[in-house]
Parts: sequence; structure tokens; C-alpha cells
Amino acid sequence: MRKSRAEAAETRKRIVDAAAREFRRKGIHAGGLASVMAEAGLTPGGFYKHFDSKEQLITEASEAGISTVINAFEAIASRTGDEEAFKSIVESYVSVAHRDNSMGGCPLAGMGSELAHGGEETRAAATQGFNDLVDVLATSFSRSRPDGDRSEAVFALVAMIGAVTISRIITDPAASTLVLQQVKQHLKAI
Amino acid sequence: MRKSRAEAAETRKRIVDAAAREFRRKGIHAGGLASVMAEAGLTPGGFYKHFDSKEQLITEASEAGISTVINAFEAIASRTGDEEAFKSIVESYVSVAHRDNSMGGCPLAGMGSELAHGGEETRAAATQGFNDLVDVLATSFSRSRPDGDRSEAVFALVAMIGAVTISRIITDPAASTLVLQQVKQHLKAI
DNA sequence: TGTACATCAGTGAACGCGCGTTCACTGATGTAC
DNA sequence: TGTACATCAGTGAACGCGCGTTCACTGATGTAC
Repeated sequence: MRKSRAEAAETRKRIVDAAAREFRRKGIHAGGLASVMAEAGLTPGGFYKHFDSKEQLITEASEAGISTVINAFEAIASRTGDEEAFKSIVESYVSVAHRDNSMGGCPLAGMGSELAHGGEETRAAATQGFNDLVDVLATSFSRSRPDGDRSEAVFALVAMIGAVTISRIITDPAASTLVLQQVKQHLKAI
Repeated sequence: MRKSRAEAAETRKRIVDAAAREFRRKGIHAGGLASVMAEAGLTPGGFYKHFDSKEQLITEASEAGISTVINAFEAIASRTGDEEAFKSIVESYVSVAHRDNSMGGCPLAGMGSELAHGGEETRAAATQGFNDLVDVLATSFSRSRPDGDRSEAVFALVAMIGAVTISRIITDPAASTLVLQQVKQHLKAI
């Protein structure tokens, strides 16, 4: 049954990716290890050949999820003009598509309040991810507004995260969409 | 063992209040019914004499928690001049005190991502609470800026909620406090 | 290069535990006459 | 107003269940000579 090192490394990635999806969709507590392992095509027991605990998986899944968002931000920024980079990022984050795709979305929006109750290492990883996101956003912002400072990116990002979180709570889809539009509009006017 | 109607009604309130504190502090999933009942001075079994399910308690605890925030907002607004009402509310919400008192704080910040995964009724109650908060905020905002509309209050509130949520994730207290200050500064400049 | 042995990724059943929920019971409260 | 009975708030043990975690085992991979 032993697998080669390369295969084992790929298995590990598959577990982290499955967890990232599971936790963002169902929440950290509601997402179970057996379900994550099954989605990765494995049986539950094998989990501990790769990780010490669920907490460690939560940490890595958060990192992986945020990395995806950072890459998306950078991709948008690189194919957009200076004037539009920041606005394009805001538009893709504060969107109905993001709201309806919690599985592939930003962990800070999908599991923010649960991350706040997490262990030191999990919170440290999420903090790092937040700061990285702020950096990307600040860079894109300064391309259209050279006088802008980092605090504007911090402000924009917490509003973006709050907007997506709330839009997922609101029961009426039209009202939810309206909140996203309103926040988007104000962010683009910063 | 039977209690009078008045006593039973008070017991019910005690359970809801205990739950509101427990869920905001530990999170919805991590907070247990046995622990809530113990905090209310009762044994676990009695829970179902007052509620149909944990889900119902979550709904009522969210409502109760948001009502507290609304009352606090209105109290601040009523004892503050027109020019300062909005800013005072922002200052009390986006604060270190609120960040460090998740037990008594806003449910939308303390359990936002978990509410997004909640049942229809829970989300409807949270939606109602969000809209009520927007109303209070919009009223206070329009006192200093008669041209302001409701969308500005929506924008401000999601930023406030996002800021408190993120400030609870950030591991370094000074960095966390800085985020709160930066968001506060931008909100007051709206 | 070939052989013998150690390693360890993955299996799948089992573990203890705490969860939400149920239940038979108690006895004070509320109601009917 | 007093009495007899029904109601039901609260008790505390027990239930089934799914969770994170452990474990003995398998057999292909990696290593040493």
C-alpha cells in the first residue's frame, strides 16, 4: 500500500484542497475529517499520516484558500489598467458570484467568525493572509491614487469581507444583491 | 417542581441570555446546550420545555444579541448632538472594548460566518436585525448629513462588522488595534 | 545490478467522548367545582 | 373559600450518533550492501 514520495505529496495537497472547500462551504466545525478524506478519495485513518490534528488542517486550508484569492487579485491587477485595477478587484470580490461560491471563495468571508475562535497558529496564518491581501490591494490602489496609503486598503478589505459575509446571511436574494451593489459603489468611490 | 408562569417566562429569558453569551464567545457550534443550561442554573433536560431545538435557540439568541446592540446605538444617539451621533456609534462599535468583549458584543461580528450557514429562520432573524441596525445608523447619519442615503449606512455597517471580525483574528494586539483605528478613521470621514 | 530488509502511505475497524435529544419521574402551580 | 385533580417546569439518567483520534495491519517503495 505504500505510495511514492511524489504521490504522498500529491495526496497531502488533495486533502488540504478538499478541506479548504469543505470548511468554507459548511464551516469549520460542521466540516468533518471523514468527509474531507472521502472527498480526497481516502479513508479516515490515513489522515494522521499527513497531519497532527484537525487544527493543523484548518490552518493549512485557510492558507491555501487565501493564496487562491491573492492569486486571483494579482491576475486581475496584471491584466487591468492602472486606473481600473483596484475597482476590478473590488468588483470581483464584492459580487454575487463570490457570494454564491463560498466553496471556492475567501476563507476570511466564509469562516471569519470561526477563525476568530481558532488556535494561535490558525489565527497567525489567517493574519498573515489578511496582511498579504491588504498588500496586493494597496498596490493596486496606489496605481490609480498615488497619494493613497495602506489604511485605505485595510478599510476597503474589511468592508469587502463584511459585505460578502452579510450577503450570505440575508435571506432575500434581491436584498442581498442590493447590499453588495451598494457596498461596491461606495468602495469604488473611495 | 412546577414553576409559576412568571417564573417560567423568566427562566426562558435566562436561557436565551446565557445562549447569547455562550454562542458569541465560543461560536454557535462550539457552544453546547448543556453548558448553556448550566449557566442558566438548570439541568440539560429542561431545555425542551422551552424550545423545540437548538436551532430555535440560536435564532432567539441572535435576535436578543442584536437588540442589545440596537439599544446601545439608540442610547448613544439620544445623548449625542446631531453632528456627533454617527461618529459616536462608529467609535463604540469599532473599538478595542467591543473586540475584547465578544460575549456581550454584536452577533453579526461574533458569529457572522456561522449565521451564514444557519437555517432559514435563523438567517431571517439575523437579516431583520441587520436591517434594524442599518435603520438606526442611517437615522443617526442623516442628522449630520441630510443628503446621506441608506446605502451609506449599509456600507458603514458591513465595514464595522468586518473590522471587528478581523480584529479578533489578528494575533498581535497592537496590529489588531491599528486596524480598528484605521477603519474608524475612514468611517468617520464618510 | 540484484537481493534482503526497513520504512511508511493508506486501510478500515474500533475507541472514547460530547453532542442534541428523549424520557420517566417529581411536586408545586393552576383549574374546576 | 376549600378541596381534588390536571397540568407542566424542571430533574437527571439514558439514548443514538458522529466526531476526532488510535491502532494493527498490508504491501509497495526506498535503502543498504
